[in-house]
Amino acid sequence: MMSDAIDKDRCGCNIIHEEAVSEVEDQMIADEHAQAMAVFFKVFGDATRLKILYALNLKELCVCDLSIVLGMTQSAISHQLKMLRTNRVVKSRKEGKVVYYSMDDDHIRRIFDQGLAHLSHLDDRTLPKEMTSDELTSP
Amino acid sequence: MMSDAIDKDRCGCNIIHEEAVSEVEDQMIADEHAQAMAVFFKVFGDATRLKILYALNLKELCVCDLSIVLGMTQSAISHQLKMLRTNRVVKSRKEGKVVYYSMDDDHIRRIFDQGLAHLSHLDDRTLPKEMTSDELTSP
DNA sequence: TAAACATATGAGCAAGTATTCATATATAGA
DNA sequence: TCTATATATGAATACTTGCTCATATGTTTA
Repeated sequence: MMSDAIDKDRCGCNIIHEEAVSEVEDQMIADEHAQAMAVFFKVFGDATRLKILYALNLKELCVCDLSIVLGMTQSAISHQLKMLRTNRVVKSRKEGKVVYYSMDDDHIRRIFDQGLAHLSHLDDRTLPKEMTSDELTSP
Repeated sequence: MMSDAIDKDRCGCNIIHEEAVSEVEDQMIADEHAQAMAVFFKVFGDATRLKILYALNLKELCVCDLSIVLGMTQSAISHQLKMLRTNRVVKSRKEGKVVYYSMDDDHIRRIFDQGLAHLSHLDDRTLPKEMTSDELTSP
């Protein structure tokens, strides 16, 4: 077929490793799947959301509690909680006026823990060396 | 101390569960750590980068190969590769004019695989039900 | 029913980000 | 050395996103 020529035009360079390229093309991830996966990781790609998750991982908390713990407005927290709820990362439980939030499932928790583990993995790489897994919490 | 009052002003609501709040505050993750973790996850929070990683997870490829596989301009790919290199997710190897990229380490691969695993976990949740882990690659 | 309170939400803004375009750098070969 | 090729990069742009402010919704209690 002529897709190679089209692709060549599109990227402005020649195919160097045709075999490798077609092999990878055959096994390539579908666009929608890459998108879905990006959406998922994006949830964890924000410090505020991570702090909310970290807190909820310790204890079930209401919106007000969270805004105090994070030192942020109730509105900011509420917006982020909506995002986390939409992505099924946290669940909520209403009791009168108060809405309690907690982690949705253990699967999420596992990925979150991997992120934490990565912090200690970084040690002598991107982070200053005095950061270790033993000192993950603030003084 | 009066930090509670300050916090109350800041968030515009009363402390409902003082005990829970102070307990979580004590164990709370440090700001810099949350930031570092967010930066890390953000790397995976983009479909283009995920596709690059997916491809490199299959095979070492040069920039040109990648731009053909993804159907994107060489410049776009190169910018993203720089980002991935900066974050130590991929490494590069120069051979003449050609620069070959590959995954940096297995630790990264593990987290990436967890993201893939999450796709099948989604099944009857966020994704349409006809998506299963058996069909992760495009036709 | 009215007031108080907890939470949710829409609009707007500022900051961040992915891509494009033009161009620079580096290397190989004529 | 001159040209072609592979990659890198800076600036500009369109788009996304996190927060604020004002306000709405829903629930309890006086």
